[in-house]
Amino acid sequence: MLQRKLGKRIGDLRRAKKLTQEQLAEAVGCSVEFVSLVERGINAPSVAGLEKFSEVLSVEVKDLFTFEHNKR
Amino acid sequence: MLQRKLGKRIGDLRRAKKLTQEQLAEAVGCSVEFVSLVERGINAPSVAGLEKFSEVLSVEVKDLFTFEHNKR
DNA sequence: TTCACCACGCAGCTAAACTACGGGTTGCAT
DNA sequence: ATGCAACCCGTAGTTTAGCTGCGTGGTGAA
Repeated sequence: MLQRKLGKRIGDLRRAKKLTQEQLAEAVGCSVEFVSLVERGINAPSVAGLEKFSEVLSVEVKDLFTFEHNKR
Repeated sequence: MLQRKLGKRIGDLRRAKKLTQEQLAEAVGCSVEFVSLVERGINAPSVAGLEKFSEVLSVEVKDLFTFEHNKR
């Protein structure tokens, strides 16, 4: 549930930055497959990973857990 | 670095709630030793764990990553 | 002193973070 | 219509680190 939202959030931030999953993966230092798993909410990055993602996406870690309420 | 801040934050929230490490551990469903490791910044909880900690401490997950700037 | 609370090292288990390969779908160009 | 880029998704595998248990020892308060 939380993972799902987190993944969606990361995907949104990535698209906002006009990055492809492959580019994000390279910048973060992980595999493309893992980025896919994370964005789909199947896996969640470790705390160390969250830090890297936040850096690449130019946001604070807490912003990765900040969701807009009930869009749509 | 991030782990350290996270641990300090969790410790602060726990003390603010007048809880002992043992009580927090039981409420969260983990060992006392792990709570100690987390608060000292040696380990970080998984995302699922972060969720449990936040529930017990009555804050949002993002608040676990919200730090006050340069106290002291 | 005693007792509650916590730091800390060490050793171990296991879940999940993370990778690699391969096929399949969508969409958008040309 | 096809060619390609970007992504989904399953399967299977490796390795990290999340998490536990035990034991010791230190500190401060009653």
